[in-house]
Amino acid sequence: MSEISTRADLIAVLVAVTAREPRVLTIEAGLALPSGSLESGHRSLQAGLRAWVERQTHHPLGYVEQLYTFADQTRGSSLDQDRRISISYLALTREIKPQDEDAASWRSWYDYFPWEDQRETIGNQALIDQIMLPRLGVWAGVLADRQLRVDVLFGRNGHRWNEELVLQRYELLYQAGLVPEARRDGIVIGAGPVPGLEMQHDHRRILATAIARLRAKIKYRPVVFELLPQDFTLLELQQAVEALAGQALHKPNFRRLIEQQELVEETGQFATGLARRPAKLFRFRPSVLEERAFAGSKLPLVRS
Amino acid sequence: MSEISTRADLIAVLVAVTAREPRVLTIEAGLALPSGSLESGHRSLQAGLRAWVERQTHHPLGYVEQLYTFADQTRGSSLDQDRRISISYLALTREIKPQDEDAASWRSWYDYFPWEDQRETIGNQALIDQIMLPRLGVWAGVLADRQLRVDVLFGRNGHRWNEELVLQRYELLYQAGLVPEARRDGIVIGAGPVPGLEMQHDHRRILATAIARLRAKIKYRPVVFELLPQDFTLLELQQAVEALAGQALHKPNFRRLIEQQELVEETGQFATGLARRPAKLFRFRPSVLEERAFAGSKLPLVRS
DNA sequence: TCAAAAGTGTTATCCTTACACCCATGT
DNA sequence: ACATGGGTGTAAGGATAACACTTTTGA
Repeated sequence: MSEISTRADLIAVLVAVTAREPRVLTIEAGLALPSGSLESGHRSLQAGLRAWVERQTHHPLGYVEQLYTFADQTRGSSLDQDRRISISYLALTREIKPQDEDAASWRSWYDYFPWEDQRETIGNQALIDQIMLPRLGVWAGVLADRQLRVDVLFGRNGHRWNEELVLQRYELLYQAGLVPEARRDGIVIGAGPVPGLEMQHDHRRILATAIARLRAKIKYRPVVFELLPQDFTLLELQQAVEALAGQALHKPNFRRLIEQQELVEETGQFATGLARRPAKLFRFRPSVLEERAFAGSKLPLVRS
Repeated sequence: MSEISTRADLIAVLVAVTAREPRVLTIEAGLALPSGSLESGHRSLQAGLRAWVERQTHHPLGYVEQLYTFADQTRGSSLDQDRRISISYLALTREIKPQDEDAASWRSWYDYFPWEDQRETIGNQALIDQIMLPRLGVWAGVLADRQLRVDVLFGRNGHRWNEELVLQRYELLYQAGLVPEARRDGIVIGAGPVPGLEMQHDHRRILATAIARLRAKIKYRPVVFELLPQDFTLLELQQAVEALAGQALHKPNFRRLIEQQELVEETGQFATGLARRPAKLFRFRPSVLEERAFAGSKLPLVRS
């Protein structure tokens, strides 16, 4: 990375799905997200990010989306001169490249947010019920607003778990002093950190933002397909969505949902070689991107 | 605005609704969006924007949301040293302040995008059918993909109008050379510009982004209330949504939708003094922000 | 009395959710 | 035979969309 005049960092959250796990590219032994200075010579930020990631990973990027831009005072030194602007991106890639550079590695994002994996209904309920909720209870004390916030965010006492609230849950833990990042920033520490890997700077917050954005997006835009091989079975598709959403889905209804939306078409091939009935292979129907607009009405329009 | 070291511009799309019109704050006689350099001394970008707008308008901001960050080469001079970073924001304010500074003025956003107002089913169909579609037809020629794009974006030939595609429609017109901005950037000009006010730089594109974001947002977040007085009638609420969405809504169904979502509560007061039956006054129920999470499931979860 | 908006009722339709069940393959 | 996943049918419930209609006020 050559030094450039515009002091702006690009931070990439590069996501892939393999073996039913959502993975994110990290550097520094998993402690940081890949980032670099914006180089001159690119038409746009997006082009700069694309070139940079593709040079690093030797893999073409699929979907790229801007996440958020930070210029917080806390992010650099205290000198105004050193205020840096950080522009974060979410990018999806189809397959994981064998890591030729030992500097970078793919990690399950649930290493950083174990409580966000709600797929196995037994394992993580214990983490939440036995470790997190008691400590959050200490933080909440008798304050009703804090208790309500915990209930809403963790789906307790009549509230349903909402998988999109990744950032809000992380921020709650941060404010409660239950993540190591809070100590660095001078927050009063609570009952001891909760499981989940720490990251440098606010990279874990950026990752939380990316997960939340992606979990929301898969519901109304066909972006999952950027993470799958060209041909896939419906179960593979379902498991990719489950990996991202962190929730188990109802198989028959999931299949009907997919076919009703006409997002995929049969290839005519079958997935064989497995100890079970061969499954039809499907492929994404890219023409839906042109035909349809992908935005729910939700408003009671007049006439038709 | 004092000059600062980090060369970053803030660009604000400040929105209000008065007299059934969605309005946006402009400077330079409507030719530009308000913008200024990010000052040092603010904790975050958001705080900087808030302080800056509130100093300019003497009015507290309600909802603020980051839109997009640009650092395109075309935005500054051609020298790399001069690349500027522009961070755009969408902000909502409750009421329009009488414009004490003649530098700034509130304009209907439909002055810039007349085709986006689909409320009166007669008036603007003429604009689209008789002016825009013929010129777009010239641009499309016999190319099926261009024709399909026009049909999808303008709701013709079996496609329904989708009010969220504001940016895509503007970009189509830009590519077709039907907006004056295209000429500045060296696009081949089509059959002559389409109605709608021009803006400096890419401000009209930023405005389109803001409108699209807001039109999407009102469907799943209770942000309309930031634009209304504290007490309002259901018709005023409906007309505010109609102003933003640019579409007429079905009154009985709209009312049921609102009451079913429990977003509002009766004040016990009535709106009198009008030549009609007095309407109940309602107020927003802010507690729903804590109680509910506002994210549709849409995924066929297993169990419950 | 009339215009304009405030409201209420009702129905057909679609989508979502849940449950039950059979099919095909390799080991 | 059986475990595993592939795949289909159906019915209840709820949300949505469309239609028709009554009520209440000020001018």
